[in-house]
Amino acid sequence: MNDRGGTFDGVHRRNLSKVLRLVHLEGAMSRARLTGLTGLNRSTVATLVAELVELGLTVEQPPDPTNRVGRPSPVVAADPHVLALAVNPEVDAITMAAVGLDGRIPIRERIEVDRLPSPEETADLVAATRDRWMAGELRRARLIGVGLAVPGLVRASDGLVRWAPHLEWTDAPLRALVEEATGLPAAVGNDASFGAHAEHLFGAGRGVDDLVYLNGGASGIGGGLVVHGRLVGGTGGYAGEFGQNRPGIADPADRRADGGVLEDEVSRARLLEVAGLASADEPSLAAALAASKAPEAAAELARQRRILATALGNAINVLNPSLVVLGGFLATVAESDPADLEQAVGAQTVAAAFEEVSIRVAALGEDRLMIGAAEAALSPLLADPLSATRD
Amino acid sequence: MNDRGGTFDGVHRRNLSKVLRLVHLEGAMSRARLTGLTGLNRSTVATLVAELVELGLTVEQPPDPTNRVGRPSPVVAADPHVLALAVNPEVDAITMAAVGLDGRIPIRERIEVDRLPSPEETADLVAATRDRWMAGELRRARLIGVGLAVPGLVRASDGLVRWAPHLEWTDAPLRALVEEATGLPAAVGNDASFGAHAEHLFGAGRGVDDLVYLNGGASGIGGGLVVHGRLVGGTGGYAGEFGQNRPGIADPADRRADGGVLEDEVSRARLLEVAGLASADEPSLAAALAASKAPEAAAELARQRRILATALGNAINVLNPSLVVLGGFLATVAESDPADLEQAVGAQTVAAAFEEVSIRVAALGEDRLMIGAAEAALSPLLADPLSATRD
DNA sequence: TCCGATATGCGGTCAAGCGCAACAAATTCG
DNA sequence: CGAATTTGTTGCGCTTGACCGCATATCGGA
Repeated sequence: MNDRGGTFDGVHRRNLSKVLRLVHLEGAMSRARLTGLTGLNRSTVATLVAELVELGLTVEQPPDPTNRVGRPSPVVAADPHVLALAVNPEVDAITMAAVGLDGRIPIRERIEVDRLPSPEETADLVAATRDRWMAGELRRARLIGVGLAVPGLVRASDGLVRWAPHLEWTDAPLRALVEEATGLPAAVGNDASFGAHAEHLFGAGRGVDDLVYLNGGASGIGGGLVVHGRLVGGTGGYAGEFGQNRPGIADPADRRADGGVLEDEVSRARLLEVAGLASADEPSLAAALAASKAPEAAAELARQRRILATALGNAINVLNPSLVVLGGFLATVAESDPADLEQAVGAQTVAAAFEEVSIRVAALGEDRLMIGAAEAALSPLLADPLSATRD
Repeated sequence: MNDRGGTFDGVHRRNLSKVLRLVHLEGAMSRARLTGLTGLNRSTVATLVAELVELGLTVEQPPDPTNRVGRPSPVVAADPHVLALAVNPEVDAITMAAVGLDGRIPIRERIEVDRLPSPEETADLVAATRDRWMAGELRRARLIGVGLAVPGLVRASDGLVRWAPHLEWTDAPLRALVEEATGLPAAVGNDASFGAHAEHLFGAGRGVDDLVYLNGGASGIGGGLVVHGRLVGGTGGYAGEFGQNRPGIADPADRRADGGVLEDEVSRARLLEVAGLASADEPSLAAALAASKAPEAAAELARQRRILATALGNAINVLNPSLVVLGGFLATVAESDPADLEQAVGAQTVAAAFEEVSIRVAALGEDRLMIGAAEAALSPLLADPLSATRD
């Protein structure tokens, strides 16, 4: 209840946040447009923008030469020198990027590792890379924080990685380790949740307030939800574990794993197998499956579509989203026959809910996790720009 | 974006709302406690309370003789004369009640009908009952609106009942009909969603921000979700249709309906059958099942527990709630062996999510729907008390 | 029974934020 | 080149809540 929303100070902070969020999410825009979107007075917006410039969070640029009547309005943009680090530790490599408040990614690096990285090594690597970048490409940068997208269960309250099976981490205090090593505030979260957030803000789910996101990776199926325009964390932050669900399987012949969960039945490994590949990136797998003449390939895709349809149907009945976004190999499964998938989903959902939902493929590519992780790191700044008093 | 939160007027309105909501939800409390809970200044709270009294929404009472040091603080309470009508049309009867802003229910009536009521008849009956009550028991009352809990799919945007199978209503413009007949603003919603809201605000889910509610009725299973402390509606308002989900059924022998949905497998009718009853209210059914020596009764309960456990597991994995509330005959199923149900849920959920969830039985009785419907009718007033300018 | 401690209410003063209105500036159109 | 249009800028007034000092009410202990 103590959200300070009632105080005057609160009003000002909220308005600053509103303006900064707009230029962050919608990109550079004129001051006039800001007045329109915020509903605030021209003079108020002028004050707010001036304060944000003073804080070093936005920059004002000369007006765009739009051929319209009237005095041109200066363009307000997020300061590209304000950056967050994004990190995604995986089995074979640690991917890092710097993501600007303007949404651009000036630098990005995939650091291969020859054995599973430990949480401590990860933290040290982040710090080392930060130092290297700050001495070089990011000389003029101002780092706000670090966001880490981890393939596993992360406790939201303290950034403890409860369990990351593929990295073989258990109860790793990643947030504390990274904050210790870098001196920057860190945000740790589940990779799929961050992906969902990124798709919601910048991808296929832009402007959609209720969506379900499912991502198929090499190691399983993760996901995230957006309800009322907000990413759902749940009590602990573990929400979105669609892969561990048990959807109904109408035809017993479709079952592959006894008592198995969704990610045992709908799996990338099975697709690789019928495609006759040992490993492949997503486009090659999709191409191989499309080119395959073998009947097993089509049959396996159809089987996975059927089971996926039930899982999606369950989610749609309960959440009544306006959009379902599929990423990773689930996009491949969906695109193998979109009409069939849609028909199967429709047959298993309440008609009214099905009318309003559309199923789409994720729009952001590899950058999804980087953007989502950076967003988590930037979120305190966006919520309260005054917290970024410059030193 | 135009929530007027940035303006001063907005602050005042929000603060009024905050205070009114507190006395509505938490009951009467001292002005001193209000200052503490809102975080506002004493003088501010004094102004706000005075304004609410002026608006006729709250009353100030002499201080409670609490045996505490210091000057006693006047007690602020919701005005019991401010009321909302709650209506629940069902196959055999239409139940109506008047629910006060103070949470009390001064009057309640079950009006039996000998054939299915039409939407028009329902609206007329509401108007007639309102008139009768206003001439009698509710002479001094001030009615704010009508809330209707309908057993079916309701489009939130315009209160259109898309489909209420048991009432045999299709695309009934109930909100418009009731507003026309009564001249009062009406709120229409799904009965289970309203039940979920009521349990969240006043029942087993008090103070819990993330919960899942499932209710088992004679005609099926409905539910509702609360995420981030808010009832989830989804895009159209159809969220919560757990009964139409297809949970995995590990043992094919457990399946009763081919390609059936949850409410075909877990159903009150099957319980009545094994209990050897034609019809019964909930306590009698529970008693009959507990007393039954027949092995089929225990077996059927166990079977329904297994399937329910999978459905709950799916919801818990996805939403990571801190509480699952079971109502209606699902409470009977759960209480037939709580430990068994819990164990089965635990076996099908992500460990971290299971740690944080507890499964409880609904706390509110018959009043659940009335309270939930009234809450929906009162919600515009609670959100903006100034909208209730007295005439 | 009285007095100090504690807790709260009340009124006045002050600073801050925002809306408003008037004016100034920049651009397009005829 | 002037009218029309749109927007930035400036100063003013209103509203609001924080802060301060004082009054008031109750309790506990001397």
